[in-house]
Amino acid sequence: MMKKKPAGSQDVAKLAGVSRSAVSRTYTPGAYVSEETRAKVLAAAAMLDYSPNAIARSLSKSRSGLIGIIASTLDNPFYARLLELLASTLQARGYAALLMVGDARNMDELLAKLLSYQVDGVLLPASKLTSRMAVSLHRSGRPVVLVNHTLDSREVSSVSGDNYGGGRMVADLLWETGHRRIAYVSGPIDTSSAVDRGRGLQDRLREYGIGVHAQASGEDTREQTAVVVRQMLNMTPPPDAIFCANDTMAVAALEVVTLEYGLRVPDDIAIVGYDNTILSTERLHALTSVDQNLEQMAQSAVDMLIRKMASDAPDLADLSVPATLIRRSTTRPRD
Amino acid sequence: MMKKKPAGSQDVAKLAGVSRSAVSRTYTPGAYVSEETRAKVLAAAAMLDYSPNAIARSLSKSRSGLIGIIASTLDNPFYARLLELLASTLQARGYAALLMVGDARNMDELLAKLLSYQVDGVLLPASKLTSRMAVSLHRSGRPVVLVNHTLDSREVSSVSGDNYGGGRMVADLLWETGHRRIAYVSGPIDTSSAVDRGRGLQDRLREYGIGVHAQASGEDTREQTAVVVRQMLNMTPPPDAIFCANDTMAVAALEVVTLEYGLRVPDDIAIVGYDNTILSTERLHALTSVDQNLEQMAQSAVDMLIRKMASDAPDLADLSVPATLIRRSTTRPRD
DNA sequence: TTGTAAGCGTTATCAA
DNA sequence: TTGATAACGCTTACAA
Repeated sequence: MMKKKPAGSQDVAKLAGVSRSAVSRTYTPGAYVSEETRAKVLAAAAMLDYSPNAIARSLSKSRSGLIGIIASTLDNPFYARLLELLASTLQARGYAALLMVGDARNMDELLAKLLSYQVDGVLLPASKLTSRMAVSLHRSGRPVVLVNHTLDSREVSSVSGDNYGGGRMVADLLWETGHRRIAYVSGPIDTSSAVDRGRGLQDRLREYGIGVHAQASGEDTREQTAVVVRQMLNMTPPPDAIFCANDTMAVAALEVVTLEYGLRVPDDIAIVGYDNTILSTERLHALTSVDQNLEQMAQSAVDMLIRKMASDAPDLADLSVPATLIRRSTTRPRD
Repeated sequence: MMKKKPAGSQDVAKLAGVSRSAVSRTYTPGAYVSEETRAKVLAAAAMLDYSPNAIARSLSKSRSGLIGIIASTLDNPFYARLLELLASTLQARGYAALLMVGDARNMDELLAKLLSYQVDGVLLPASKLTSRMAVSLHRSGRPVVLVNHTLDSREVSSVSGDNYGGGRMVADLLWETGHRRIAYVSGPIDTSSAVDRGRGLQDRLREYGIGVHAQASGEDTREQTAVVVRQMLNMTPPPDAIFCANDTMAVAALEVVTLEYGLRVPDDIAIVGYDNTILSTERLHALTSVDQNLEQMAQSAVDMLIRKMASDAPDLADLSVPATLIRRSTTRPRD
């Protein structure tokens, strides 16, 4: 309704009978202002409904307080929750999140847009194809942290779950509950997380003296996963356990195994997912899964980014957050 | 690595041998620049890796190109997808999304932060407790559009699914497939969407000559839903169909009905959800649900907001997007 | 079509 | 502790 242009520090200064600098100082955490003038300023500000203009402040301080986040699909509940946690952690630290969602096609465009808003740093919780971008960002000197994703080149810092360790835990569980023909469905082969989980599984199984019974990759859609799982089940002998690199695929596998092949889970075959999302916690699925400790992952990522922004010493690091195996009904009990 | 301070329009102007205004104009869509100078500017810009500073531009034009979005929990896949679509639609229209996630507690704080960044408008896809905020925003003259949510007071514009119509469609389906004891589990009672769906159901059933067999509300958590559903199943007679106001609750209901009570779905009892999320499309659930046409909802919301920002005539409107019933295995076939 | 100069709302520097 | 003044990087009358 009342479309009056909002008051500026000038107006507040006038009303309070002080200078603009005084106003600015009252809103700057550790600045020299007498209690007296501060009070006057605050009173005047309240009267005029004044609040500092963050855009102008950004321009002046050449720090925007904005952190760019480029997310890809939020269809996977894991990424949705990750985004939520990243954003709220940023807020808690006094930053705001500039969100862009994108597929591989428009990445450059999105990135340019982010940079034009002078983001102080960038968080990349994307699953794939952010590599090129991450590198160019990092080279431009802008602080970047990859989340749930690492670069082979180790050129950019990252925070991920302990995917390798997670893979090993799954191997342990399946071995100990009597499985010997263990298959791995990995989703896109070009994501570091899927690769690491597979390596963990394989290495640990090898220590037990067996290999991975079968391995397949592809898109992590339900359809594609179904195709791959069918192929596995048609092998002779078929696997007696399938480890999927995320819950979405695990549910798809569960569907094929039970609905199409009439197998009993976990008696005939065990299914293990990853991420411990709402998909696995549902009682109808009761999917054994690996929890990535998302809260910690998000916090570490944000804190790492903030540290990077503070110091101009760009020390690289790949932080790994411990994972936890959550046993449910799609695997046999341990004893 | 190379941490040189980025070039400004000044630098480009100098290199190109023109004035800063010329540079500015080359980057302003409909401005008077000769092809000749434009070319010179572009060349110089490329050389210096220049791109306009959106923060400075915002300050100068007093339009930031930023749209605030306050989302609550993204645990519900519906809201995650909605956020994704809102953000990408905004991008497509040349805007960027400033995201804040929040619970009811810190709303005022979040809002203040958003406003301090001079957002041109605000999108509120939150499920609850945004009413107060929406009103105060709207009164401050800032364009606001509620998404998937309406205000009783009709003081603020909104875009929602046709919840009333969706409720009626469910009533039709259940009636036609022989159900006569139809219960409604609504989730939080204070959300307009849940209320409207319930009204639709009730009104249509009344036209058929029956009432709603039972009705319950509460938090839309899995646990709370289970409690409510158990109470309903213990009634005499129990309902022969349960309509839940979203898929999350419907899955919880399905769990109780099948796992705890051993009922067959849909023979003994039918279950209907809402939102047609990944939860309902899973083949193990195959949940009958109502699709809200999210793409259209997001687009309409963004377009409505943009229209509001353009004209200063703040005409109120509550837009409703048609819903589609998706029949799956938790309801009986229609013939 | 181009350049000059005055903002946009802050913060930072420097005297007082 | 305070106030004047110059940035910050861009847009936009206005004049040329």
